[in-house]
Amino acid sequence: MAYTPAALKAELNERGWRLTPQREIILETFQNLAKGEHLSAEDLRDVLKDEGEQVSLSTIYRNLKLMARMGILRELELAEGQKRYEINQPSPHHHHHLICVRCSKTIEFKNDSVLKAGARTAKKSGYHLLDCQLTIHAVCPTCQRSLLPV
Amino acid sequence: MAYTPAALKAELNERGWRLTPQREIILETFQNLAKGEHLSAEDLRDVLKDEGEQVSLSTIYRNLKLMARMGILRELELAEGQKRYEINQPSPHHHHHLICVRCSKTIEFKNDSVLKAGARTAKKSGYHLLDCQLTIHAVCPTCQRSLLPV
DNA sequence: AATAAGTTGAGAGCTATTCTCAATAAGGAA
DNA sequence: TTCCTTATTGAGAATAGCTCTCAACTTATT
Repeated sequence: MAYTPAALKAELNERGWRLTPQREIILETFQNLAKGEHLSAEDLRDVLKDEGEQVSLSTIYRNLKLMARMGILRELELAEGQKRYEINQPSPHHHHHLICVRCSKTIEFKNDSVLKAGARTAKKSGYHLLDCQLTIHAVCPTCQRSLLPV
Repeated sequence: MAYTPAALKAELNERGWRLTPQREIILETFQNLAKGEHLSAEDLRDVLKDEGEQVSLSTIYRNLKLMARMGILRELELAEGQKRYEINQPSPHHHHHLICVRCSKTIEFKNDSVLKAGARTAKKSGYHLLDCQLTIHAVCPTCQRSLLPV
């Protein structure tokens, strides 16, 4: 089922890049994440530290970006101010996000026809698809009732 | 057709806020933007300066955020490192973005069924819809051919 | 016209992210 | 295996987009 370290190595080497312990650990960490969880760079650093794996923030930032550009991770902006990452999974697990712009409460939802429409659009323009994100910005029921401004 | 200054004033006052010349100018500027154009905070500052309207960056940042949260503007992340804004238009003009993660070349496309699916999803969860963005991250044909890494 | 409260501008401050570079290690070649 | 080239890492400095602070000013209301 899962994308293996060997597959990661093959894909890296194909482009002249290398498999390092750090990259392997990062991939594994995201694969073991509970459904619906996503990590910021600092989150990942802390998770790794808890597991006794020290990886520098520089390396984490570099590899999150790299793996997103390879299509292995998805780069999400669920709340203001920091990017979060999660494994980029194919169709039955692929999902989108509904986000409250005030409190950042996020709901995941699936919609295969949107994914298909995205893939079709990319193909039509000759683009190689990496990730397809339907992001809905809205105000959640609680914040609609709140008296706080904005 | 367009959202008028009076409508902006009404909507602001309703929430206890005020219509200022700066807010009116910002709205007008986005309404006069060519189709497919979007501005970063600094872009907007420069455009306004060229028109002889000096508005501080603080004010610009504040109002871009405010108007996005009101649903008047859409906040886009088309390239790394900075947010861009455009008018949030309804159905016949509403569109999505296909972005090359390497060179940031962006193609706009329309898909009403995606917009409808987004609206339906928000409603189902009781969220008040502000904006619905299908963002496709991909590699454009030119960058696929390029020998540059990543 | 007076008043209360929201807004602006200038610059300081913040912080997520990127950059720099010496030390290290991966992968291919011999 | 060993060597060699070159990608990668780690630590900290640097960058930059954005937010915060606060006095001065405006807006909307009475």
